[in-house]
Amino acid sequence: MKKQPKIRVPSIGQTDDDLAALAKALGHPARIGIVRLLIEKQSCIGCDIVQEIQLAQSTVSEHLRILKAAGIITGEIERPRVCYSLNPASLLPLTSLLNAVFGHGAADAPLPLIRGASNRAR
Amino acid sequence: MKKQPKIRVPSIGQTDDDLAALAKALGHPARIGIVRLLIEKQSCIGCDIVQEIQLAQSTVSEHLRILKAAGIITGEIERPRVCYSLNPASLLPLTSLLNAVFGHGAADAPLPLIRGASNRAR
DNA sequence: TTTATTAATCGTTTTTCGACGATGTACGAT
DNA sequence: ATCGTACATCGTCGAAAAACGATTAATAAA
Repeated sequence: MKKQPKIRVPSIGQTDDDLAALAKALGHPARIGIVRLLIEKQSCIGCDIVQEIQLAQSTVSEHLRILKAAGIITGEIERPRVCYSLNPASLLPLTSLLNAVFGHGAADAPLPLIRGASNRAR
Repeated sequence: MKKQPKIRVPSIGQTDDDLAALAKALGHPARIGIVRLLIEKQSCIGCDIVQEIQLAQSTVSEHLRILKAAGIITGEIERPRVCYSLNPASLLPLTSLLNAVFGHGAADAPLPLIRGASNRAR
């Protein structure tokens, strides 16, 4: 009834929907916990996640699914189990937005300037 | 029934709950849109937000409330209307997490290293 | 004082989430 | 072939989120 095409879409990717989806995927303590876990144990992790996050296996599986769907993590199958790892690149859009908030770069520049990474050479 | 105190709380602030709450507040297209709007029009904005975001006034008001509750924006009353602005500091925890994902700093260091801001002096 | 403007709040309805147990699947081991 | 392990998927249920219209509050302007 009130659905417009997508107003305010920035230069490259990063629609509001994209950004929101990304943030939403991080919008749960359990999922933040999983991300933290994957930061610590650099390498991937299997079912230990279920151990760490105090929730039922099916619930954790669901959270992993959500993170995977958002592209934040990847799951490599190593049969009987699955090895999860972070996919940092997926979070660049969010980083962009935050940079913009802090006054650096533009609100829609997909710049990877996290630190000492001068995009746009020179 | 399955409620532990808060496992995995990092050094300073930033519990998983805190981070999640922050991300959650950003987890909606309309709210991302509002943040973008506030980035562009540096200065604060009044009811124009309702104009930009194509949603009912009451709905937008609710989104503003959520962002305010998360500390992401502030609303200064300028009677008949209200002037909203971003509160960048509130997003530092998220920035921290992202930095950690990208391999910089620790997962729990509330460091403001967005760019050329060497925390921990060289 | 009346009217217009701008927001917040309330009540309702619909949709989406989160969590769980149970069940299913796909191996590797025995 | 049977069993055990590691996950994914399904169905359910209660809780929370999203969206609206209507109402109310608080002024500024007329």
